Amino acid sequence: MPELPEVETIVRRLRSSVMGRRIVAFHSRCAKQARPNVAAVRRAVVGQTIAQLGRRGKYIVFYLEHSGFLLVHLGMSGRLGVLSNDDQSPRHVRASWELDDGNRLLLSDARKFGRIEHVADLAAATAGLGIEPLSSAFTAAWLAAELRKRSRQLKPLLLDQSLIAGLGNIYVDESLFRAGVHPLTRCDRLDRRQTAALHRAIREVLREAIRYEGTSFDWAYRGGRMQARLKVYGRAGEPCRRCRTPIAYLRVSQRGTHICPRCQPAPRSDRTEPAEQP
DNA sequence: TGAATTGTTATCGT
DNA sequence: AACGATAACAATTC
Repeated sequence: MPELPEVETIVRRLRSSVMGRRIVAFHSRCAKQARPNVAAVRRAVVGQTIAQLGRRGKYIVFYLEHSGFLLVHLGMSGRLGVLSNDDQSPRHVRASWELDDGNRLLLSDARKFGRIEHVADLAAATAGLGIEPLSSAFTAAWLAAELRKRSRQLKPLLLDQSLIAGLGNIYVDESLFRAGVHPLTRCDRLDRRQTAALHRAIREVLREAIRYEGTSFDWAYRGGRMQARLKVYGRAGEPCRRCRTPIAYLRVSQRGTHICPRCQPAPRSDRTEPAEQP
């Protein structure tokens, strides 16, 4: 389940081996994963040089020298890596890019939730994505203003890619814990102190996760060391690292959610959830 | 066996 | 009408 820190790590690892390389061939046997379709992607990328590799939210962005951009979204099980000629091919390869140095870039993706898309206009294609949480535009004042505009529960709001791009289930839970805020809190009910704490927590958690090259949880993403530093995610029943209270597991908008019931007290019940009417 | 996972889309209610 | 909540869906592993 690659989120912003995992995608950033992949981009950094990949950069040196794909930048300046020309794409010699493109193959995909998974028609539904390529947009607008496999043939269009092949036409657009074959013969092109990769000028730069970047990230926007959870998207990996290939800056093609003469024909727009290739966006790769890893979904929840996608892995992108360069294979040397003599390496063994991973399982579930859905797409491959043959490079002019003889190496191959592979997308392996067991669950096929990943997407490959060629676009002419990067700004237009990513217009639906919200702010980059590590950019200087993401300030406590900005967050406070956005939280005031709405009334949703905090967790689904933070997962909404159209407000903040790149947060997923792991780092939302971690951010809320570090801010000491309950995921069911209505977003317009945070006071100034809590908003500042949340803003700070999001940036600190993402920065730390990038420093430790992301969270390796299962076969879907390997190589990270952040899992050892997580405070709540995946720690249901284990003692809180701050107060020893067992970490609780609940479900918030269909997502598994981890909290410390003591460090993240439940919001006052008035108007937090829709009142139960008989 | 079912729970878990992301993002998109549809639908319903307020 | 706009917003928010909810469910379904894609597919596979453990």
